[in-house]
Amino acid sequence: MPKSQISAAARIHPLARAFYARDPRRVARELLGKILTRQVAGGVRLTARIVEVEAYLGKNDPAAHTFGGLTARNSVLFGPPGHAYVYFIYGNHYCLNVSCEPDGCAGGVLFRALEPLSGVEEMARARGVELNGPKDLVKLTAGPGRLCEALSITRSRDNGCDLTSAKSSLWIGDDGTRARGIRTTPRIGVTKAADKPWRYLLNGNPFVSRPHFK
DNA sequence: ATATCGATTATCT
DNA sequence: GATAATCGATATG
Repeated sequence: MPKSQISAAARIHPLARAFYARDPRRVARELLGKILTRQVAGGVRLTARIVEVEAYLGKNDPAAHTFGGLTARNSVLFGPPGHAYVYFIYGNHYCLNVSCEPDGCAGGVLFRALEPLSGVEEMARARGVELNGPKDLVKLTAGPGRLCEALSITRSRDNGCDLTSAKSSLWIGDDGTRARGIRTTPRIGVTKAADKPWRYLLNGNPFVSRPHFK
């Protein structure tokens, strides 16, 4: 195989801001198969493929954190697209979103599950998980709270982070992989607008948080 | 395999 | 003072 193809497949390039300046449902669908990268101290790079996301609309979506308007917590979602919105939930967990739509509009996409690609040992340490076999890998990043813990994502560290720059410690890139078998279901854990099918996942991927949805 | 429940706190009413 | 875009443990079939 030509050398150029090898390096092309390995190279991850950041998604441009324009990618996020659209309807969150479109962004969510197209984020499947992309790569979330966490650069940690010591030059270690943690990477994981996005396999499950949910869209939250900037308008007319009662399940969205922005439904009631601008607050201190949700202000990043009202800002320019491509930035991290991190919130704390249930007294225990952080969840990661990326802001969508143009500046002033408040849509976003929640990251629900990732497939670990590199830095698995670091993720296991952050999660407090002992790795004894391939089956333990799903405990690392299958779930919005879990993936944040695996990548050490917190509100104080990462809220507002620019996810379009490879210079950021957290950013999103494309390695050329084409997502296949996209499925939609209602969103998990929401009590309002529970009928809207705005959860997107890679059908059959073992790292999805809830593969068997009723 | 599915159901239920407790933990724990930032945020908003 | 109530709620929440969750997780892990426990119970039961």
